[in-house]
Amino acid sequence: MPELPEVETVVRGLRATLPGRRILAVRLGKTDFIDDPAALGERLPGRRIGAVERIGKFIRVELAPETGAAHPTQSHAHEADGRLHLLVHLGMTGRLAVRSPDEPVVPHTHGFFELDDGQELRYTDIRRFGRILLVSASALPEFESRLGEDALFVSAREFRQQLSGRRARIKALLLDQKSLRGMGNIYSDESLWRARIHPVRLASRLTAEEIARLHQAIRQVLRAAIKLGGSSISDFLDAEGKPGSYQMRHRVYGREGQKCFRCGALIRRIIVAGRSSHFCPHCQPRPRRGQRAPRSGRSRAKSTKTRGAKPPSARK
DNA sequence: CGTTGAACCTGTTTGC
DNA sequence: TGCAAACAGGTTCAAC
Repeated sequence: MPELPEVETVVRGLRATLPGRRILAVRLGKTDFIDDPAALGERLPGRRIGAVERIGKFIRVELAPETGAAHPTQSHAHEADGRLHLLVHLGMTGRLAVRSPDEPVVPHTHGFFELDDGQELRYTDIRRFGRILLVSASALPEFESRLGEDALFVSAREFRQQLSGRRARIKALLLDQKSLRGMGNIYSDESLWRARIHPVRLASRLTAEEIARLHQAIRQVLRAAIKLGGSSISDFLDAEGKPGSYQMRHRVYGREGQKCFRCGALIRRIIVAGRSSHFCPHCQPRPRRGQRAPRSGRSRAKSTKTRGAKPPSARK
């Protein structure tokens, strides 16, 4: 459910109430989606919430170590392991919202973070595809380095470089967080429709003009979606429990069989990169030939054949 | 490198 | 009506 616009919407909502609050206690229900459940209860209580930001589709809640501690009690060796970051990924059905303890707990709520103003931050996730982890300030850069540039801020040049030489389908690349962070299924389809590019096109075969068009389409679509609070297909709600309305502006997503707003042709749906992909067969023409891998020998094939020298392949 | 399919989990919609 | 299949905003991993 949540892609960049929805996560941005949630972050903006949380930013209105969380900064400055102190976490008093943590209670958890099911924990199979939490990297280290025990660490939450051990390290969060007492910490003060700082900035609330978005890292691709992750929500980052900065946690400062307890400050005015009059008595060191029994602090461990690591004198103040400095700042910590609580990272929350909403997966498909995750929700994060500040509620009053009096409000009824909706089903599938597995995380409760008691705050010092009497309220509590609750994490609800029906499918539990979400993820919660704690990262130290020193480990944050490493974490971020595994993601590409943010889809909302990537420059035309960086976008072009990211696609150059990639022989994968453009749709697969847009969904790949290591290539570009923040895009999901809805906004990938919407952006490709705007740019008039078929989802199955190979990135390496897009023209410079098409790449520029796609870059523009992505930022326009994302900005418009953020302005409307994201898309609410069936269950996305912001931090205050209100739905977004960008679904009213969808041009192709969820519109299979309906008329294209640009040319009237019927929108089609196919599977690309394992995901439903919606497009207009007229505005977004299929790539000419040369796509299917050559259907050659089905024989044993001498797999042990290695190619020439492999470059150092600097990782990280 | 890239692709496909399965898996993770629960709920809702669709089809026969 | 009833039950099974398909599908859902995401990510990851094995196998090819």
